[in-house]
Amino acid sequence: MPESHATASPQRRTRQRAAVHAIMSDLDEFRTAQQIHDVLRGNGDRIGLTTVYRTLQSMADAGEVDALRTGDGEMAYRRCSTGHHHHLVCRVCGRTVEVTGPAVERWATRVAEENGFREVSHDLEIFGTCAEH
Amino acid sequence: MPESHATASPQRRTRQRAAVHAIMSDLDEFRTAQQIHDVLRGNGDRIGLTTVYRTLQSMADAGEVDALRTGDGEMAYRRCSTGHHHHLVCRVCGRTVEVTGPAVERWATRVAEENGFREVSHDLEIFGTCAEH
DNA sequence: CTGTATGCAAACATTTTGCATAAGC
DNA sequence: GCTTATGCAAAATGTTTGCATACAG
Repeated sequence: MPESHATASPQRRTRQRAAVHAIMSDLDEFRTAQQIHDVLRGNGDRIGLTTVYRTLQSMADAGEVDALRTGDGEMAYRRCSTGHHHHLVCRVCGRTVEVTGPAVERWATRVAEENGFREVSHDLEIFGTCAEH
Repeated sequence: MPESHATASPQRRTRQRAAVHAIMSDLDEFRTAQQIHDVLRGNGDRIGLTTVYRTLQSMADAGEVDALRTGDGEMAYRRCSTGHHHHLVCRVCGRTVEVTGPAVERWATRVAEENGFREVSHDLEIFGTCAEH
């Protein structure tokens, strides 16, 4: 029996999709769809904001990028880095430092399981004023 | 010297504000401004959505309620319990459990200071699927 | 009375959707 | 050529703001 129902999206290879993938491989920090669109436009790429939204969304669904919602309620995306970590953010200049804390991970998982929760994940952001401010 | 510059808002006592305060004292779970507005309207209270937003915001600023942003990007509010704590949220039904973790607090502060950050605060939300789902 | 709070409507910002066109396969 | 991807414009969503009016103090 030939495979009949197209399981996932065949995902056609387009210039725009390639551009978004390229940007996301380069960037280390979380960026909103709009920021990525601006960068692409700045690079001379012709691409619509809608397409950026749609592409990032499908990349997130496919697990190719991490997605989070900023304090302002905007979605931000970043290529999946190896390993789980959190962000230390300067509330004056926005500088970001990646930090890891195995103890925190374990604590979060344990406390969740003690409360009967499964498939546990967590979000942690630390805010402060960095040395230059 | 008499206090000259009105420090915080004098906060006038109105029927609407009382209604929001009353609801918030009753509710144990996070609710969005719109949900609270619906409940108030359902109760027969005449109150504008704008006022609900403004009141909840000022209550959050005053530390009288906790605010968080849902996965949908909506602000949700719930009365503050005493002490600093975090939330364990069921991603299916929204049920919330308050959890505390002194070790996490200390870790966050230490790691921030090691990186030269001062006036440190943090935000932590744990997500999972609760026992009933 | 004076000035804050309210509430409608309109503005806003972000994200999503309808639909005609362009393009991958 | 058939079908998916694109992109504009418009809709949808959640929240905020301008401003005239109501009302607390």
